Amino acid sequence: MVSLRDIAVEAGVSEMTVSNVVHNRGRVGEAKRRKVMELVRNMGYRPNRAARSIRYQRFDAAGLLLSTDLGRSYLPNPLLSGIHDSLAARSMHLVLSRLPDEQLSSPLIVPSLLEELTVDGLLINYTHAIPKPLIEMIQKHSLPAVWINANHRYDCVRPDDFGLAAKATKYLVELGHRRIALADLGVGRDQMEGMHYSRHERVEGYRQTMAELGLSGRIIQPETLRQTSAELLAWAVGQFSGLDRPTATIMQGGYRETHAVLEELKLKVPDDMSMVFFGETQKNWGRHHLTMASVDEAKLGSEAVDMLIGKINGPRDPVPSLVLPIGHIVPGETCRPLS
Amino acid sequence: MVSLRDIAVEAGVSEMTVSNVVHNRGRVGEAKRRKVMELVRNMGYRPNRAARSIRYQRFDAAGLLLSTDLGRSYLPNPLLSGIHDSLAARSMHLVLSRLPDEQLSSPLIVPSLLEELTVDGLLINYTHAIPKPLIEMIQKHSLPAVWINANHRYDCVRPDDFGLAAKATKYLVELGHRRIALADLGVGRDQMEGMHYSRHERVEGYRQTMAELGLSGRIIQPETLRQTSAELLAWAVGQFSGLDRPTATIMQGGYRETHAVLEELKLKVPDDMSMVFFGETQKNWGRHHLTMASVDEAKLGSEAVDMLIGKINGPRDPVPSLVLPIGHIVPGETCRPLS
DNA sequence: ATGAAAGCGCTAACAA
DNA sequence: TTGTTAGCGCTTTCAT
Repeated sequence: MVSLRDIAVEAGVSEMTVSNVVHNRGRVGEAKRRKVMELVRNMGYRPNRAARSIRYQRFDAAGLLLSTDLGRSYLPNPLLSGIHDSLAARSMHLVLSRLPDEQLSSPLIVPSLLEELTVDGLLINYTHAIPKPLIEMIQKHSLPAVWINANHRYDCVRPDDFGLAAKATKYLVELGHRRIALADLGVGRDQMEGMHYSRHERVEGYRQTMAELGLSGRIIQPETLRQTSAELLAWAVGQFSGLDRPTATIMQGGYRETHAVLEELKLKVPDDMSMVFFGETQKNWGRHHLTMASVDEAKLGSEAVDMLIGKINGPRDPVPSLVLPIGHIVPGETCRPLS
Repeated sequence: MVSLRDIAVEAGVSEMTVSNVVHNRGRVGEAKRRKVMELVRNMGYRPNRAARSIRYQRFDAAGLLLSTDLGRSYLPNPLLSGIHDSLAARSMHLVLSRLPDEQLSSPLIVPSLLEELTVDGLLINYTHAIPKPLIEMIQKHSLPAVWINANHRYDCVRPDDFGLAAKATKYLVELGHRRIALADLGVGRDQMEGMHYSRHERVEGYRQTMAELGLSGRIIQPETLRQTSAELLAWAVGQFSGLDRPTATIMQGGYRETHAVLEELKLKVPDDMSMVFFGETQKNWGRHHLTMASVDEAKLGSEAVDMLIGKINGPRDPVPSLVLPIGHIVPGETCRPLS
């Protein structure tokens, strides 16, 4: 690999001169400048980032630590873009890391990003339970860290899931709906305890908004999933039928099951049932674009980077968490005014 | 930040001794070893990767270069996992990079991963057109690079899309189907030219397999999308109806449109129509799990890493591309035997 | 305008 | 078993 020295020797100048030319720094005579420039191009010189890191005591890089679930990490592409571009704007790199599967339970093993000095700070996107040892490790190393999608009082950046559910509810109310349900046929009520905080926040956002508007909320979620699929279906069919059946539903989960229920009841979307989806997984409901309550994940990522940069450059003390109003309704084809 | 020197001074030993202790290298007396270990823990020493990189002339990191489309990158999580874990097994890091949007057309600007020495090699995942200047830049710098999902003769790793489509076709034939179509209502025939090679490969895989089996293939794809949505629908309805209508369809694209057509014709999946999907975007067709022809992207990633490591450690000459048989049919609920 | 020296954190090679 | 030396690529400081 070509180093400054190589260019300097070839050009018959000092390393400093080459460095100055490459970075448009200092004053260099026109003749030398041209000669050096040419050699830099021809010999394919590129500055060595590791050397720079050592000098500046700075890596100009941030790490992104991912949780894993069943061996796969969750990283939405818009979030990645937001983080990457925000870092790139500061000439910083993004280093990705996750824990190999076996390590999730083992408290002793630690991601290599924490074992070595490689990055100036860490973004942590844990959609599931955050291992205690990880938190302690980070505190001990006093490595600047920002948590994404977590709900601690400090050092977190997260979307306002409560507000998002509230928006979805109000959206349906504005369309004239009154009997609005929130459905989650994918998870039993008895499993909710360990779930990600956003699930709870959304339920609360829905519940409180309904209450504020003087409407009675109904959360359609099975007590447990241990029953057979047919039993679940039969139960859910009951929930969605009758004279006072919901005319609109906010979908938290269990798309397939809900599909089956509505098919059984011959309820068409959006004619007989309006639906709003939290925009994460799929895009269509049959032939219809989804009406989504979705989060601007790119913004989430860039805000996280901003907070991290602040902690890298300034004091490393805990910073109050940020709850961002970055959720909004994206109109689609699965809702219509109640006639 | 704590360095070897800090520990050495504190312990009253040489830096080498500390280094040896930290890496279980060389022979160190038990007393000193313990003392050093304790200080390392208490003072929170972690080796500086940049310093190591300089010494070893190696970064122990690979870059992953992503293409962008409408401002977002495409990076399937399984692919990411495959790449990451394969690198981690070699104690290597993964650095992510993509071109900011404006740069896609501009030939002058280059991702910072190429402007600086930061990684030992590059994985390139360009799902769309690969910019010429990028290729030249890489060749000029003789930076080891492996292309993922591209179809050059050398230095590529890609799934066997042809074979995957063949598998999907045979799967349906084994279920008794004979009138099997391949549908792509999402893209006009006149747009196919610039499309990713895999789209063409899949069409070819389907076409040739049908021919080999003595069956007549039919590719249901509009000449152009410039017609109105209603016109397209009317045309497609014609394609899917009649006495010799397809009993099974391989879905290349245009899910929503196809949904609309089948609904119009009152054709139920899977009772009246079996469907196989290339497993990338969605997961269900209404209430049914998709039957998918999907690629083991994790394997794709790890194979790409293997190839890259080979080029980093060995000769950098071009290596014949790898076409991997990593596609398979994942049974779901959208197919059934023809009765 | 240009260059020499020193040092960032680390380790291979050698000396003691 | 332990320590010293030298040098990886770079830049800040200071001298010329």
